[in-house]
Amino acid sequence: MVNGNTVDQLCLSLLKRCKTLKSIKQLHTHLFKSGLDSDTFIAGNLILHCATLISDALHHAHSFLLHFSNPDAFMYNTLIRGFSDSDHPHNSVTTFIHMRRNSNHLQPDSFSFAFVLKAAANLRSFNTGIQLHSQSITHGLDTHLYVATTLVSLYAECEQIDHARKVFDEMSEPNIVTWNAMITAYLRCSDVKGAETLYKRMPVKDLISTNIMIAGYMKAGELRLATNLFFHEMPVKDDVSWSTMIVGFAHNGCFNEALDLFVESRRVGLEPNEVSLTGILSVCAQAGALEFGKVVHGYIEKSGFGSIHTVNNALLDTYAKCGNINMARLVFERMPGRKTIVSWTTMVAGLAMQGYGEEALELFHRMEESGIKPDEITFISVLYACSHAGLVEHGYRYFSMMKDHYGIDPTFEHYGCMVDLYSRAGELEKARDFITQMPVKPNAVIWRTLLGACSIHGNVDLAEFVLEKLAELDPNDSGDHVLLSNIYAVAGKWKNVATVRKSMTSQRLTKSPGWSMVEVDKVMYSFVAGDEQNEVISEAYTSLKKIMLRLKVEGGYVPEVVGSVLHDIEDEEKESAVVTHSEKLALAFAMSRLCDGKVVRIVKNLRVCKDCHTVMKLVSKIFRVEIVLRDRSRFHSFSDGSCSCRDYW
DNA sequence: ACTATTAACT
Repeated sequence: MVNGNTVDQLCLSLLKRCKTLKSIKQLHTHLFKSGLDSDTFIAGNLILHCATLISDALHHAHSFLLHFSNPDAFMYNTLIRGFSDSDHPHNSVTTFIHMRRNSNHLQPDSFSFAFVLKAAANLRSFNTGIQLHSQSITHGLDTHLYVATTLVSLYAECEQIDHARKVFDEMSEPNIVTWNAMITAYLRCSDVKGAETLYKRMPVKDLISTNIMIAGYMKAGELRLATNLFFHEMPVKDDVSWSTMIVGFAHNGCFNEALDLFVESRRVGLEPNEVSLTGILSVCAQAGALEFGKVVHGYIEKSGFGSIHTVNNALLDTYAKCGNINMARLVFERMPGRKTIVSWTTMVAGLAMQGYGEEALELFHRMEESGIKPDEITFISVLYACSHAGLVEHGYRYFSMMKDHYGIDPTFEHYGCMVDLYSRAGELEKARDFITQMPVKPNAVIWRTLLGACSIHGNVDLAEFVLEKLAELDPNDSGDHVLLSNIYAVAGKWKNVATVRKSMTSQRLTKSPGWSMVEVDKVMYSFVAGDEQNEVISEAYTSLKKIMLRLKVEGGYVPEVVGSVLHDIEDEEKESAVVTHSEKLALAFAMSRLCDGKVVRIVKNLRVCKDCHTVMKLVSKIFRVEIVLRDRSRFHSFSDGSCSCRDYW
């Protein structure tokens, strides 16, 4: 006869062998038949296994606990912990409440509070946090090391720095993790000075503390300080230090610095891991650095990281964002194992960006057929696909399907896509009616979408109406005023143009500069309209002069000034620079550097203007060159005088 | 319990 302990050990080893929900259910059936599943030790370990080791077994653990006659604190805590980092942290809170209601003899302990507070932090619910905090005081656990540390993080997430600091100050012996949490709290609340003061006062620092400071300084745009004060001064750097710097540079638009640092990290012998690889691929995707991305792809193939989902998704996104849709399709189709919702959504969005609306929708249906439920982001991509392919009816149908069939409440992003859908198709009244009938108060982005459409379709009255709305919501956006001014210019209302410009000057509104980038020999060259002279810019201008001359002689090109005058520039002196929008400079530079047969790939931060669009078409024909331009809104592929957007953008 | 990573609307 076997004793209890041996049975426990046997069950544990059987549990360990279960890697899927199916296998754990089978084991559970056996345990149930032998009555062993009512043993709290075995039941507790079953829940632990489901909650922490098997990704989709949480709900199984949940229903098991609900039917269990006398769950102990360990079982509750384990489930609360499992839910806290899941997609539904709210279930953590309900489980905590359930524990308090149904089991009078059970008292929540420090584990219960630490885990449920983590859930409240993930929910960013200040209200829930306050209530849980007060309960922890009742139980005398509010100054417990783990509970208090999580409280600091919770208040940080809710951007309540004073609450966080109060918890921190009331602790008798905060450890290094608590200090780190408190520094993170200051940085999350954008108080770099506060973080620095605390960092200096830390009794002991470890690597992580400095990594936190690097992340915070990079996010705050303090690139110099992050580099010199922390990164260069660190006696030991780990992979997190490097990755933080690399993505930090990218966040600030310093793509070459990011790419260089990745090269440097390889040079000093650091082996990339899945996080640093997704990080550098994200840099390539943002920058449109296709050639660099291909080098990273080569490394991924060699090193075996190609079997990791996140790496593959990032690779897919890189090819899509760099305009190489065929490679994106290849990565997608050859993805090992099951494609995740991220893979499908990324591919739908990638196709949509190129204007392949129908193919994007087909893919969406393939996704549904494969049994993956679309989420709110998938629908943004689907609606985006409809709007960029002019599929108005389809768009409306998917919008309804999302609400009625999938029960997803539309967010501002979805409403924005719908407004964009009607706007691009020229149905401005429908767009306006859609906005006024929204069940929530439209935000500035929604109105701005309509304003953009007014500009394209030259609707002065509606534009004035929209600007009144925008004046209430976000009066200081210079882009809106520029747009209105453009609309007046096209309509020939020069007096109004002057009025808008004058009011912009008096309000000191300056336009965010337009820039374009182009990759030559794995280096990104960026161009800003009206930028200072240097060798690269002179080269670009010289090349551009020759190009424009041929366009005028051979293509009958006439510069289109009206409507573009205020697109990239802010003052009178620069008005002459209208023919040198940054994308033209980037194109000219690339034409002078790239060998024949190569594709010119340009990335621009704003929408391309009509004149530049015309120039690109002509250049593609006269110089027999293929140009791929990614602007703020989509891809334009120019070839033999026409564009893939069919002039619909 | 604290740090780094992938998908979308202007």
